[in-house]
Amino acid sequence: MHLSQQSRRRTHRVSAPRAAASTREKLVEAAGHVFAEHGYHATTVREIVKRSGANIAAVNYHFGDKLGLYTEVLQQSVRAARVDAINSALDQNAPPEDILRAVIRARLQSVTTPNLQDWHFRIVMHELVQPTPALSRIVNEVTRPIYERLLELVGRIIDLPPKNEKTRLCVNSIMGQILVYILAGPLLMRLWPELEMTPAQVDRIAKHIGDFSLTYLRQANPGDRQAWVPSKRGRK
Amino acid sequence: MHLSQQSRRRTHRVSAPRAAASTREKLVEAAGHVFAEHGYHATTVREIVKRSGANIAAVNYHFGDKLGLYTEVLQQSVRAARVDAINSALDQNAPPEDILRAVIRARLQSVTTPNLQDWHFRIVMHELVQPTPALSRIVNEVTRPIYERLLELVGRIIDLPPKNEKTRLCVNSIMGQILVYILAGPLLMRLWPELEMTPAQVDRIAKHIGDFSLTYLRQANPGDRQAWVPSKRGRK
DNA sequence: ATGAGATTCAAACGTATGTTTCAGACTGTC
DNA sequence: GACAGTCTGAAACATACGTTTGAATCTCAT
Repeated sequence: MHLSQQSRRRTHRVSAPRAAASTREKLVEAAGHVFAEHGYHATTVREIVKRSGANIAAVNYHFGDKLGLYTEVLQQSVRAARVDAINSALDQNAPPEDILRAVIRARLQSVTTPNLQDWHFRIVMHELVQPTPALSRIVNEVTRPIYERLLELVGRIIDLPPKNEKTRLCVNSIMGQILVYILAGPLLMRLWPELEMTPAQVDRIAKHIGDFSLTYLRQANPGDRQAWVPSKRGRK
Repeated sequence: MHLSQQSRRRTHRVSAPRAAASTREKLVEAAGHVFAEHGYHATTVREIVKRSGANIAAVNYHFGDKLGLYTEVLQQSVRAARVDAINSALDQNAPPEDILRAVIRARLQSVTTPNLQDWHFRIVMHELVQPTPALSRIVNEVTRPIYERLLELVGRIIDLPPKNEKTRLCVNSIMGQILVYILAGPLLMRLWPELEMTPAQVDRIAKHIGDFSLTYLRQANPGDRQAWVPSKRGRK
């Protein structure tokens, strides 16, 4: 019973990697959307298979059970997440401030690409609210590196060590400004109905967050200039 | 069937407001915790009644159905939320900047009172991720007023109309910085394990968010000082 | 004390869900 | 063309869930 299931799954996991748009892939694709929309518990495998056009038994055949499919979605999710875009932004050789702006934009843009993989974040959202054993490990592997690179980047701007409390608070402030558009999306849409996340609008938001944050970061650099209260004071 | 249920519910809703720790109250109390932990869908009424020590039929008797109980929890939740603290902060007669700092602190402090009603926010979190028809209305009633007062407050600081896009972006930036500690709590704790939300730490965070935000807001006032674009052009 | 309504209780009901079964279709190999 | 292995299909299964039922118990004014 369990053994046959296991053997089945393992056998089929390895095989059939060549078929175009195989049932397995269609399942993961459909499951991603459904899980992102309803979360793990509220999602039914019947809705997934209906959306993917597969048979009800396909889930258990290919992934063992519902949790197996969810785990697979999660892995592909973090693997295909916008991490590459963010990392490439972090990798580019440019002034720290420009890198920060690029990271902000890359992260924000991930909200407005519903065709690609916007549901990755919604899944992570669900996990934030109600952690599942499967994810904690994976998220840590993908989120922490970015977070620590951000610490270092911001630390370079304000001339403080990455693990300094002030550095962390600044990174949190930046992350918060971005995450509010991702996490609190449903809320924001009610508070600000006119807001439409068009690419142009996203760019404006990204620019605002950059301005908002860099204004503080620049004057927070203790070694650069001592201006604090006299924000009016023109340098140049 | 449905009618008897309705009449039952209505009858009992009005009565029995005096008994000490009535079944009804115990149900709401227990349901609050369970809903906060697992969300609406993943919560079973059997777990609620088990926790409250009531019978399985008590939920349907007192609240009609599971959604009725959830709605009741939600109403009590928003009613007892920190709205009063935030509103009193908004009401006080003080310079706009001081009011803003007080609002930030009040909102943040609501995270660190786990003994009181910490599960209110967790329920709202679940609703953010997966909106339920019952809540949208209630949240709108309690969140929108605060949001619009914030718009006006920030608008006064930067000397712009409340509904101006820039004003809204600034309010979003401030909200985001606060919400990240509430919404992304589980995530933050992994990224920054040393962080402990003691009252003193919360005060420091609130001060940081205030500094971070006001630094931008002050120089963003178009009528006050004109430094805006030049920050990019000729620094250093 | 009594009776009517309010409340609780154990048990059961109907349904939706995750899962399994097994027959059959497909695919590549000898 | 027959065969083994891989995959799909419709149906059924077992269970957990929200809900309902009807009798038992409690409350309290008369």
